[in-house]
Amino acid sequence: MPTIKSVAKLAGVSVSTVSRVLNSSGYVSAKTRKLVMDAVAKLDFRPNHVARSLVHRESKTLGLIVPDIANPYFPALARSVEDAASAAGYVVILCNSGNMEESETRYLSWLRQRMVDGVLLASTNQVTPERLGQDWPVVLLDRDLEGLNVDSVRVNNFLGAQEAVLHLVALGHRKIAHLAGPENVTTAKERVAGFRAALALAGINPDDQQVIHGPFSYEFGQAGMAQLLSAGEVPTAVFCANDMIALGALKTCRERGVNVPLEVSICGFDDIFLAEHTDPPLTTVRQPIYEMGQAAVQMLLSRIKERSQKTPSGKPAPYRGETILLEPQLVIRSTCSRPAN
Amino acid sequence: MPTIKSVAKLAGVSVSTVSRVLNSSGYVSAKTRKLVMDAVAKLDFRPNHVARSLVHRESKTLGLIVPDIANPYFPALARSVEDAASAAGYVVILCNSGNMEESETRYLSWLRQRMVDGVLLASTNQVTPERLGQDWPVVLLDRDLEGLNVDSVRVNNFLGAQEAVLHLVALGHRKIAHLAGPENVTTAKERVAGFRAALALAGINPDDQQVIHGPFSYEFGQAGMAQLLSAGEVPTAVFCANDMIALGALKTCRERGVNVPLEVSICGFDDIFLAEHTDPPLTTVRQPIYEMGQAAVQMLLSRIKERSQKTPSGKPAPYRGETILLEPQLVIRSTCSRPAN
DNA sequence: TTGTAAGCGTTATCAG
DNA sequence: CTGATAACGCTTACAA
Repeated sequence: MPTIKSVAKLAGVSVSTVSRVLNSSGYVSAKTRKLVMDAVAKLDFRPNHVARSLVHRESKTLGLIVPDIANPYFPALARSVEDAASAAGYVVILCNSGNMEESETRYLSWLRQRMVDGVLLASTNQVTPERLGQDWPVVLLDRDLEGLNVDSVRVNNFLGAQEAVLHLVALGHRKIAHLAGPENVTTAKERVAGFRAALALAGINPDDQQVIHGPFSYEFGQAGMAQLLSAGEVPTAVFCANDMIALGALKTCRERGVNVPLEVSICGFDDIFLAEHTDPPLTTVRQPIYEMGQAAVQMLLSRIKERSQKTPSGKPAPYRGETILLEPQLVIRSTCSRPAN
Repeated sequence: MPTIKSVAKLAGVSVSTVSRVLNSSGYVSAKTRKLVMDAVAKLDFRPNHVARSLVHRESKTLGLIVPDIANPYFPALARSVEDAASAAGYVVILCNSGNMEESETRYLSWLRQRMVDGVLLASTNQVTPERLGQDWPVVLLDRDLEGLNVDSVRVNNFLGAQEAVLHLVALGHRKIAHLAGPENVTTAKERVAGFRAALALAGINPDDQQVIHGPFSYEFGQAGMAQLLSAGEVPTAVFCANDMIALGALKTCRERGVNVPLEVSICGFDDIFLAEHTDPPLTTVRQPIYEMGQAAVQMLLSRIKERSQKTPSGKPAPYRGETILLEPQLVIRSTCSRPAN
């Protein structure tokens, strides 16, 4: 690998001159510039980014931690994040925590050691300020730190869930179950709240309805639906906390010969790519995934910039703790219809 | 951020001593060790990995370039790769080239500048040795460099395709179309070859069958199927080069009221997570995705090790160009049946 | 307009 | 057992 030294030697100039032309900083005569450029081309020299990072104390790298890369929601998010980051000259390190807090913490630490400039965290775990590590630019994705001053971009889960359940109610359902996400995750909690609010609005006692908590996974969808189906009173509709759960539920119905939507209506949340292609196509609440990624990156980038500018002034810039809230949208497809009777 | 210097000062020792205890290299008395450890804990010091990389000329980082993160095949692969890498103490930078050669090249260059120790390349583009850059550890995933000495781990596409088409033939189909991948990608080519071989074996002239090339995408599946359906002679079965294409084809059939499998049988390739959950569930050829990722990482890691060991001896180690070939497996579900008549 | 030298945070070689 | 000191590849005052 050629270094800046080899280029300097070949061009017959000093390393600082090479550096100058490479960064177009400072004056350098046209002829020397050409000399250097030629040497660079001849050697196919590319500046070592690691060395640069060390000097500049920034790596032009972002970290993105997701809980489950197998859930299509996250690849979609990753793509959006990468697009935005890439456009700004950043590369993103994608880390899959597999829903394990330990792994998440380890990644956080790794990223910090690698001088990553900031991280986007889509955590399924309890996020605490300590775990995030001091004054490191972090924006939370689709999660909130309840009342704490952490930046985040999220979707209005309450409204989305409420709208979905209201739709079910409007169709005539009175017996609606909820296959909810993990009990201690804000996203899931908010959806439960929306679910209950809609019910209350319709004059249905939320406490009479079944709410089963579990991970945001296909497997939970299968198991949860099975449980619902074998209970004494089978609901005529089930609102799932995300699409993966809905897919699992759909699968169980198919296996058991339960017709969707005739016997039971199913509604999801997220609108992942596949939702449109299940059979029947899934009615669900769409999250503006692409926009979320974009917004999150913008936010993170501006925090990073602020930080680097504030440094000279002295104090580490007060933490704003802004949150961008995007609106979800109900997408009506074919898994919800009037109840049979 | 605390540095090794601050630790040294706090502990009242020299930086080299701190380094020694941190890397458990060289002798250091129990008491000094404790002194240092305490300082480390107090400061919450973590060694700057970037500086380390610079010294060691290795970053303990792997790059993974995929053509399309939205195709569930790649997240699955990514997950496997990350598992393996992580177990070996490496972190992986996932790059989505979006099927664009330019973006792929840019990433390759970025990764090199970041001193990534090796890269796993799942390219949809034409891969040439020049583009890979000199002697950099690279292993190709699911792609081949036809006859060139590049390491790769792949699946036996020929056999997989052949088996699938033989299955169709056995069901009684004689009019079988192929929605093939990009014309110049080895993976796609091999599948076409398997398709043709199976036909020939069955006494059907491959040249009489329709083969339409296009990207490995859902959209192409839709469009390709539409084209097939509106042609004069509609095939009774279509073999799709991957599952995304098959999903698209399925969608077009549903939209047009064409019954699958009664009117037309559809077979995919990959066995992505969703294949099982389409309606009807997709018959497809399973690739051992997880094993591929694991094998690729092992291979890459061993190349990296070889390289670092060979350096002292002088020569850059002859390029072996090994390829690991895994076997695919036909998974029969419900999208293929006997032709109607 | 260009070169010298210090420094980014570590590790490693060599003396002591 | 421990401490200077020279790298690693690059940027950037500061001189010249």
